[in-house]
Amino acid sequence: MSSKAPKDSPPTTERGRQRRNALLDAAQRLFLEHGYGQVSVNDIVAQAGGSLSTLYRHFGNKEGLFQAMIERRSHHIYDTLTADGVDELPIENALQRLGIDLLIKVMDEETLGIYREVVAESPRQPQLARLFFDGGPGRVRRALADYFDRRVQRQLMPAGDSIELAGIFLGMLLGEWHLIRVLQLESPPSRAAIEDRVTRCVDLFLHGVQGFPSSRRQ
Amino acid sequence: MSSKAPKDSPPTTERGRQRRNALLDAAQRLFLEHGYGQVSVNDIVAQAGGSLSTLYRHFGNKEGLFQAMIERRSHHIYDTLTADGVDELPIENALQRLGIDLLIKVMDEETLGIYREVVAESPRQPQLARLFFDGGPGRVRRALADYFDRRVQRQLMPAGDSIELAGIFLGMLLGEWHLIRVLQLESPPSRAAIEDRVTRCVDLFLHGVQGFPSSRRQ
DNA sequence: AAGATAGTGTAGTCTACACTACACATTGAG
DNA sequence: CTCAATGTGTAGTGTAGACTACACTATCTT
Repeated sequence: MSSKAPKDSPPTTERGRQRRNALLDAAQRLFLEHGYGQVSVNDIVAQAGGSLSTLYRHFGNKEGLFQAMIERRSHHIYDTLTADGVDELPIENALQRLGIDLLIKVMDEETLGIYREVVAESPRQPQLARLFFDGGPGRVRRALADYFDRRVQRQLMPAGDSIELAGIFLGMLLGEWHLIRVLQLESPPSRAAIEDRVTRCVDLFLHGVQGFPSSRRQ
Repeated sequence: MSSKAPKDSPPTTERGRQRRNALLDAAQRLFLEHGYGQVSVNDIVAQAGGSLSTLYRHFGNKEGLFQAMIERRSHHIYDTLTADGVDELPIENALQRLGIDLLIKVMDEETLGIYREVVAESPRQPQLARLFFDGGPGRVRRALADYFDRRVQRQLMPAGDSIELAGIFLGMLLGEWHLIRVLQLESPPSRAAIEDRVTRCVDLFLHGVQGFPSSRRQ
């Protein structure tokens, strides 16, 4: 009958992919800066160039565009964090490296924006939650748990629920900081402050609070 | 001139306080269930009974009502958590008790709803962020840090940045769990699961990962 | 060169909703 | 008893914005 592709259509032509990406780029900029509810589809088209009809052909509706944007970004952001080649390092250094990389990413204004929007919209768009979690935080946790598992197998570490252990370590790293940055209560931490905190967390994770933190050794 | 009380007016009469509370109750139920943007002031008046004019007399506008509601709830929720009388317990038990109380509160659907709404709206309403943080999470962190300080003074614990330490411990407790519940990816944990996790966290916090977790002792 | 596929541009429809206006009722203090 | 404050109810007003319709153009394949 007619040429309808009501859902998310895979772009066939080169020009198609360009338009699609332009729309995603504009959506990303505007949604993350002003929030999903505050941005109209017309705003996005105005920013991206092109036409409203194209937007609807590609994404079906406003939610479809939003989800496509979130999925693209969650993957991209956490792609740099799969952290391989750390098996040769002592665990302190491995955790340190992963921690610093993670905190830098997570404290980044773009990442925070995605987090805010996902939290805000997930009650209405449950697929969004999965998209984000599996593409982002869940993958980091999985990667860290795998690292722990390998160490257990090499008998460098006691066995345990490695996925939970990974979650706890990641929780330590973010702790209060994440909330404070999400709510924009303080300005972003410096690189030095991040390194400092990660050191303290790694030490605490490995030795606990009763064995004096290494930052306190004189 | 006219009888204008454009901002948040202190209720003078008894009847006034009743109406005001009825509005706050309705706002709470609806905002937390459907989200700030999805609920109209007319919905709230319909739920609360009374009249639209009354709402505007009390709160000035929709945002004012929202903020009053959030402030009231943040305080109420975390009021049960100031956790005193723990100084006499061994630290394991003190942390255990506080951890369980906290996790139960934080995993509660109402608390999660407040968190979602604050995160969603704080970019547009920055006062909201402070209101929530200082009335809620910030107070818990402060209380725990004070507890650490007292222990340091009694030489039961090495000195350090107690506020950061408190933040890290709280981060361990919440870890992955909070995000998972915020995004509604899993159903609420049982009381037993909570106790289990808190035990593991306390142990890890005190002894680190290299001393086998207590849950692994046979 | 023809027809399919994708893109453009404009104009319009329909609905939702924050906020206001206004006329009237209730209450309680002095 | 009165007057000032407070609450009620209804009926707007104005605007914003998601989505559609439609007529037309550009590009690509065969």
